[in-house]
Amino acid sequence: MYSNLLKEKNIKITKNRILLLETIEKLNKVFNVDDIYESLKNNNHKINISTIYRNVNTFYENDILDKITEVNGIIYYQLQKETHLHYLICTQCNQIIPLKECPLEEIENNLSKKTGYTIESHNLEFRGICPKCNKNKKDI
Amino acid sequence: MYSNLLKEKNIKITKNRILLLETIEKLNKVFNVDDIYESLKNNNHKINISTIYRNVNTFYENDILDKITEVNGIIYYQLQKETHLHYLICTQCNQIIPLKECPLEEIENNLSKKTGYTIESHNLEFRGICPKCNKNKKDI
DNA sequence: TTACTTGCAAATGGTTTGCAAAGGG
DNA sequence: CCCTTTGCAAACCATTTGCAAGTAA
Repeated sequence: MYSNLLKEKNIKITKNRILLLETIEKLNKVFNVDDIYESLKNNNHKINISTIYRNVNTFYENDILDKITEVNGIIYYQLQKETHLHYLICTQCNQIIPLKECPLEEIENNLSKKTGYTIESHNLEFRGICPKCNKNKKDI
Repeated sequence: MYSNLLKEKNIKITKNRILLLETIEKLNKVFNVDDIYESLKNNNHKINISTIYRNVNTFYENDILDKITEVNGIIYYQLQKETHLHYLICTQCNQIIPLKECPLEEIENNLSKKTGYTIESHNLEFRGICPKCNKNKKDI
């Protein structure tokens, strides 16, 4: 029940917000605003795209979503999980798949000491060509 | 002499391109198109901003520049160096400082085996608040 | 000469915003 | 009821593009 989550965060409960969170859950992947928009359209729901933008921002500001990366001017998000993840991004089709490993905590601590930064987050992305795109390339 | 570099890469040598590369060298940091534009303006040079965009792309496509990251819809570049770098980005002022450590080659190899991806690059960013912005925050 | 580059102005496209109407508590 | 959210249309802004004139080789 997402209404509990919203109440917890002091965000007013609306049909749109519930529907948006359910859609994001169903997507079950790193997504952008257009992914939500298309998914809603396919299920015969109409939410204005600016409403989606506003709420994705609200969710982000309230730690419900993580901002994963920007690729070609498009911002990608994911439902915030307890598990800390990194990503592998195909430079051909922009498929984004999450990884498990994170050997960076120690490096992060040292970095904070050396630079005086308060480290808030880190972002590790690998870019390459996925097996499918590799195959397509050879076919050309 | 940047004309040699351009010749090497089969890019036509123009005054603008030389000037752009010199400006980038003088900047000596991770930069965006506007950084170049402002630096030129301060030195009483006029190059149209679309020319800068076009040439930054040309340099990028010819491995003269690396694309470092996108922050708030703005693309950041750096002169391609032999040394592989990662970055620390202030979430308040967007200052970007390069790091030295890269413990990721081994992880990258394993990843390639597991996923079938041809890994082309990786990108490790730490985000946090720099000492200066930390101070400003307290002053408010 | 001949193709590539440049400046200018307009278009593009993801994202944001102002405003009036609708909805939540 | 008051304040927030929503839909709509327009604005925003970094970046791209079409075109005519200029320039490198």
